[in-house]
Amino acid sequence: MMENVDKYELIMSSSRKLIEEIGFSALTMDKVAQKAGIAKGTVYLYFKDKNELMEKVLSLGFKRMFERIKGKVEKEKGGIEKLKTLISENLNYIYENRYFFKTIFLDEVNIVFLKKKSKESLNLRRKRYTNFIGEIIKSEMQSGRFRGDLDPLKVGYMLASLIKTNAIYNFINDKYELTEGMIKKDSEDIFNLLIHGIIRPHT
Amino acid sequence: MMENVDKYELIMSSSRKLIEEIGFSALTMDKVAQKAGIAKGTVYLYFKDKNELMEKVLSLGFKRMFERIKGKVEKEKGGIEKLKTLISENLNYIYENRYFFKTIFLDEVNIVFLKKKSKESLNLRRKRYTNFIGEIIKSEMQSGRFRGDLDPLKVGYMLASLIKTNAIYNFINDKYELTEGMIKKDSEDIFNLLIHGIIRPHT
DNA sequence: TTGCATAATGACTTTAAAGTCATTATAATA
DNA sequence: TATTATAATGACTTTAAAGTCATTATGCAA
Repeated sequence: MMENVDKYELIMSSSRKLIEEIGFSALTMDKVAQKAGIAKGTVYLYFKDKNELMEKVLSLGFKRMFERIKGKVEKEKGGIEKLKTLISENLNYIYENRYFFKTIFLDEVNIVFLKKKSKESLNLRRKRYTNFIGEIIKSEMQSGRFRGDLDPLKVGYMLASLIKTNAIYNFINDKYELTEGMIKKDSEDIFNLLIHGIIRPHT
Repeated sequence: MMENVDKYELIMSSSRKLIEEIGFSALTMDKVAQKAGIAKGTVYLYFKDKNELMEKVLSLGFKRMFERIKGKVEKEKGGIEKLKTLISENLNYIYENRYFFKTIFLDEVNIVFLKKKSKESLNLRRKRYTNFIGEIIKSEMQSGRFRGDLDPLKVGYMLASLIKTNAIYNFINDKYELTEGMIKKDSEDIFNLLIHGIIRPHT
């Protein structure tokens, strides 16, 4: 099946542009074809179905990101330098491809199929929670117990994210039934990470 | 419009159970009605449309979580204690409602509409990246520069999450055009948070 | 116990998007 | 240029799920 690489690339890039412009929920095969300036049937000559097309577009996006970061990081020597590079390269990549990752990050399924108004109402709820956390952190900063060089709201947001991520990590590893002790350990880990970071305290 | 509260609650709880069992992508109004043991038309007597039903179910879930955490946290005195309580209460709530949050957390739109095989392939890609980060952290732990009491893979996962969250935070605040300096600042903030935490170093 | 209002039903209609395929266009070869 | 193979087309078919509404059931007040 001698594929016309140019048209394959055209469909891929058109899909990617559409994802950036309208997100996943509004993306249809008709729109992909229209964006690429070809007939819908042609899309199906290069991709088995919508699922395959979306998978290829997403895979490519992550593959490129990973390869670039990996390349840069492996040039660094120490672990600390590696981590620094990893973080800044990852952020750089995200912002270079900002509209793609905006969709990836924000179009979570729990809100993507909802109407604009409902989305806003849920986002407001999330914001209220992170503000709540942010206020606690802010007051600790003002009293001098926490470093004052960070945006307290952002730190609040990150703490919420750490909590969520901890749970995701367990779920992904098929840990659904946690004992009280395991939850306690996780809580302490998150707390210590947030407060003291991961560096070894010199005693 | 004297609503029959019992039936309203019945539809809400049936929807919630369905979300836990099959996720958002497979949830249909027919299934909701079937689960509740009523006719589909009845569902539309209590909820304007599917969007409204989903919004109400999600809102209730988050509202309950927020209220419980808030109640517990406000009983604590210091910021440190508040944060400790917040984290453990949040985790407790998540695990008490584990199948609900599993769907909320894992059914991200970027994979939810994909078939199982595609999901697995994308999850593998994510795993490869977090493993990559985890290995760096692990070697630092082994050499004694990082504390050794944490699961390096989980820390890697959390770092990936911090990076992602940082970007989301900016996007949510309509910051899409970041200067090089802003990205640098963000990178440093994440790095410092991860390494040193948020406590003020005593000089 | 009858009549009226409210609630519930589920077969049916609508909608929207995926996916197909007979037909047409293009390009390569003889 | 004629012949054939390959690529492209878009009107049409299928699918699936949302949403509707004429009909039926239920419960309550007179």
